[in-house]
Amino acid sequence: METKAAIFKALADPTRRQILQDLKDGELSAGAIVELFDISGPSISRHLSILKSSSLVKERRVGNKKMYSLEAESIANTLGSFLSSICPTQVMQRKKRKKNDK
Amino acid sequence: METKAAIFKALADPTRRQILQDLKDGELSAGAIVELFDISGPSISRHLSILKSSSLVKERRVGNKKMYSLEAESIANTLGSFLSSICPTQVMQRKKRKKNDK
DNA sequence: GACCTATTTAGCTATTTATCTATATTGCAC
DNA sequence: GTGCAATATAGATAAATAGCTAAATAGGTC
Repeated sequence: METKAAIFKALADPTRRQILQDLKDGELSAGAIVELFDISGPSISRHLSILKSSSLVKERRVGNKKMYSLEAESIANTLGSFLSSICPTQVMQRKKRKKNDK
Repeated sequence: METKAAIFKALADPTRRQILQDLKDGELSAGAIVELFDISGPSISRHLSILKSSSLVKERRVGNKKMYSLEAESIANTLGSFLSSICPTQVMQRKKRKKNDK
């Protein structure tokens, strides 16, 4: 699916939005995320796979586990550009900074 | 439904996102919007009612017609605050201005 | 009132979605 | 290899969704 469409569909589900919020301070394993919800493991796994395929999160393997973390730029770009296309005067995108800028 | 949830669900549909884009330069009648799509009038009417009930657009009657227009602040507030809660360093909200500021 | 236009509501159908349980896979430790 | 833990896949089901056509409503003109 086109990325923008996939992102908006992914964000339509409250569980998936909550997962993104839960990841905002750093990566979490799939199991740790499951514990934050009252939903079965397979269902969370499915949500994670949707978030991953819409490039809202990324995953890395650590031994037995899979760690999930935000793709913050992808979220910011999609929502930000949609937002500024509709209401250009109300939102401002911060300039990208070079690595060395503090 | 809670406003934030309603807004994200409303934005999940590509037709509804396109309607918002079509409204960005000013109000349009329901019929004018129908003509922009290859979708029946009743379906567009349903989309408009979803957009209205999630407070993404507002409507006013003008004689025979209903004119639809953006509620840009509502969009900006919801997407903007979600965005900055997840990736606070990447988006900046513009300060609200008083009426008289140019 | 009758008639016309614009829009919405009703009723239906096909598709998608979120959830579950049960099973399979992957990786580690032994 | 066996066994265990973590995660993913398969298959089923109930609910939600977007679309259609047909009928109803609201407003204007005559």
